[in-house]
Amino acid sequence: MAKHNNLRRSGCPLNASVEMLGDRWSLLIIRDMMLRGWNSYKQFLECYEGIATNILADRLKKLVEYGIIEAKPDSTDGRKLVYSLTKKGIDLAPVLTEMVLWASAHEDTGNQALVRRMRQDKEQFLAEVRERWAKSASER
Amino acid sequence: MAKHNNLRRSGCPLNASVEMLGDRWSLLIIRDMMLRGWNSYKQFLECYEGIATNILADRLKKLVEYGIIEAKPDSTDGRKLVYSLTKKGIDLAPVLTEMVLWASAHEDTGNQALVRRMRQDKEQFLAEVRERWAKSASER
DNA sequence: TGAAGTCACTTGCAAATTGCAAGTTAAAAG
DNA sequence: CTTTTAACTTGCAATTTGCAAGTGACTTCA
Repeated sequence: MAKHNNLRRSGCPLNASVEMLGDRWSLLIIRDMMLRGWNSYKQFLECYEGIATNILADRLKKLVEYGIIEAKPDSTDGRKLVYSLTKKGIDLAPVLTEMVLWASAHEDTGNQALVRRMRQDKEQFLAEVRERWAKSASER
Repeated sequence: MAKHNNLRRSGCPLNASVEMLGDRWSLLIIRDMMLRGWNSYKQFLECYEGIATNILADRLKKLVEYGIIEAKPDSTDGRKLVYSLTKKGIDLAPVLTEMVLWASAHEDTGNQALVRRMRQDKEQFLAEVRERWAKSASER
């Protein structure tokens, strides 16, 4: 249980989420880790929306501070850092899922294959995401 | 189905959500409407987190543009505007719920009464929110 | 082994956004 | 009428963002 409460605008849990995730990039980084399996700075820089390198560095730092992701040096390449979602990070799967379902229901968006899977069986989809994460976590 | 696609960074539905809601205030305004039944500029200004008046005006304008809320003149007081959630707006209930549950599971937050209700029976909670909205919509 | 990448960042700076305080305008209340 | 109130708008300083151009510690390849 992180206690950044003293710095927070209020104790409301929604406000806590908004203060950690309420910007234009954090959730997209988490998406790329959760759904595409990306795990390096270089990969994140290639995200379709085009994040700037200084913003990426800042968001990664903050996500680590919040305990949502963690960074470990690559065992075979000394230059590389391998980023991964923590339990707290993978627990964002339902949030991302609801955001995707909401937007796809009300806006004209792409990636209908993903949306169809989520809509058809939300719990099944979440189980798969968690399973994949547990598997990759055991490899670390 | 709104089509702001031409202006969007990508067609990803998560990105669409982030572009509409990814800031430090929009979801808090929606929370105050959805859970506290607030509906006027003056009430929103009183939100515990302390939104600035110009930011509030800007966010309300954008939320109207996105079709998430709408504004109607008050029938008995010509100064007043009554804001309300549209269908698209009330459909954010699952998103807010998951964000509240995530933060309360991983951070030290308040409003445990709300959290307990959400945790105990999520679908029941959502049904109540929708019911209340449908009722207030029929009064308009 | 030494030159040429690569990876994960920093730095500098202009532009946009935010936050605070102080108006403004139209309508309602006293 | 005069004063309040509701919903904004304006001005301005401070913070944040976005782009371009480094930097320094590895790794790769001739």
